[in-house]
Amino acid sequence: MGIASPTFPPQTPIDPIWLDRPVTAVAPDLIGCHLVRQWPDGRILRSCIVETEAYGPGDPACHGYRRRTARNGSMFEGAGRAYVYQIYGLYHCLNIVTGQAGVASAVLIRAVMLEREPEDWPDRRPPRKSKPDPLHRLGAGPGKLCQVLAIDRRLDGTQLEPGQALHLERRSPEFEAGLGTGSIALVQTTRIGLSQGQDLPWRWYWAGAQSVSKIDRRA
DNA sequence: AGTGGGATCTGT
DNA sequence: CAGATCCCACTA
Repeated sequence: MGIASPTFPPQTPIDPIWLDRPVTAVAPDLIGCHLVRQWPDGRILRSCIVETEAYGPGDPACHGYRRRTARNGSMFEGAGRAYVYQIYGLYHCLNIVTGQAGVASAVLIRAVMLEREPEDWPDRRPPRKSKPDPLHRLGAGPGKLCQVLAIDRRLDGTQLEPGQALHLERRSPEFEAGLGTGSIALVQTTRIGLSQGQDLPWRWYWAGAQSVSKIDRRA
């Protein structure tokens, strides 16, 4: 299969029970799963998750570390929702809420590989950018993937189920097989861009995937 | 009521 | 490495 044009056959939808586990277990398990964006007119765009970070209890970098607030509310709503927040005034970040209601824990989606370019992407491309990204870089970064998938705070709190704007699908059998044989490997390392909790090794990515947000200098 | 910093990204 | 750009959580 050509890396530049992988196919994305639909897979089994993920239900909330599967996400109701420790966030550090869910985060690596989400690598290889599909993030599915669906619009009101029925258009669907699949992507493959290639990089995640876990944020959870006892973690000073977690937005819910201190208390529930207006911004982080959906982090406390329990497994199976989206938590979307705005950052640096310009960008948005998408999280998959895990665990029980009342406890703040979520997986930040840091990078995805898109099945194709969205139809309206050429019109929505950031003006500041001179050279357009190739397909495999369009979802390479938490802010970038929200931009290309048109994800903003209006999707905060979305229930992740088929028919909604966002939902998840399980790994393909091919991906699972690749993990089994070792032809696909996950790397675990420390998280990016933090001022607290830098030492927790709660970032995972698909080794060698072209869409990871940054080349890892430690690994 | 005011303000500082943030789970980012880009071109220099 | 600075700049874009805005909301919110915290302080007073």
